[in-house]
Amino acid sequence: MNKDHRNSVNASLTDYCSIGEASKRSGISAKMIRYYESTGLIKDVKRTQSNYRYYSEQDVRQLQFLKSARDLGFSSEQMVQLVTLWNDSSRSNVEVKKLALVHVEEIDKRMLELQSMRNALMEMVKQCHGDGKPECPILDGIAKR
Amino acid sequence: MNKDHRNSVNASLTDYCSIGEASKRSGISAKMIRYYESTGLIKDVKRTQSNYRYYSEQDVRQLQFLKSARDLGFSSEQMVQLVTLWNDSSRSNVEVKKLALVHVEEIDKRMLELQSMRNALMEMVKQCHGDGKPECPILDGIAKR
DNA sequence: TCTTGACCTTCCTATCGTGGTAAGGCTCAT
DNA sequence: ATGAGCCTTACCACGATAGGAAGGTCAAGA
Repeated sequence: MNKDHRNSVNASLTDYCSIGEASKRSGISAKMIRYYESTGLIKDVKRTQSNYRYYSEQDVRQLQFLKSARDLGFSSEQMVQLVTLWNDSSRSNVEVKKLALVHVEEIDKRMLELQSMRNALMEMVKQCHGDGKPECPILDGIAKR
Repeated sequence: MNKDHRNSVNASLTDYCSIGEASKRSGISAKMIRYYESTGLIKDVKRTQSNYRYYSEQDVRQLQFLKSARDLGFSSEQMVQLVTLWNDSSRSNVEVKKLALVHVEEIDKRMLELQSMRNALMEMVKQCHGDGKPECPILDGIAKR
């Protein structure tokens, strides 16, 4: 496996890899890795002589961390804070917990919004016969606000 | 009330109003009304001699309908279909119901995503003592994917 | 009649996260 | 040496919304 050794920046530096390989290993597209770099979410990474970015094992772990945080719905701003805490060995888990709970509250808020949309929609759907006639409690329901 | 009679386009045409008044009555910002027009979601509206847009009662009702659809989470594309059905007196309520149910499914999908994020987060939060130490099952949980 | 202020117009910019594409450079295997 | 497949930067796009600048219009009040 890993036949495509072009992805290793240098055969003697097997713990460094190109952006393509870092992308595969982290699940973040190369595009997004560059974007994260441009916005400061991740630091500018080292470059080869030919200006190629290359990533250490730790860099890749950080990308994996970010992927996972993104999958959990954290915003870029929150990811900055999370990764800062992650890299700070003298952090307090109180901070982390607070961050997580703030995010849970955001999720709850979004779920409530969705739930109320769903309830309103289903209420109207229930009243709609769906018998092919033009009469439609759904359209009426939307129209009457 | 409605002291600002400048919002009526013409004193003798009280059933027509400017974009500002249409905005107030529909709850859609003037900005968005122009945007909807530019994207074709609503038709180009009539203009006064001085190039001001003016809206009939029916136009305003359509804006209210769109506001309501937007609040229910429909996308612009879905709103096009909804408003087309609304304006079609020979529509079939089957179409409308289908549209509504597709949207409900989208909502369900988003809720499931949020729910799974929430579950994962709360699982980690539960394990975090939050005692001020650096040890943190939340960060560990994110890191280990 | 003139001024004033609140409206209106168009056009441009930004957001957020992501994808695409083009033009060009680098590296490696054949 | 050639070509495949990476890499680079620099653009444009999306969807829905907001902000601002520069300039035109309108009605009220002095």
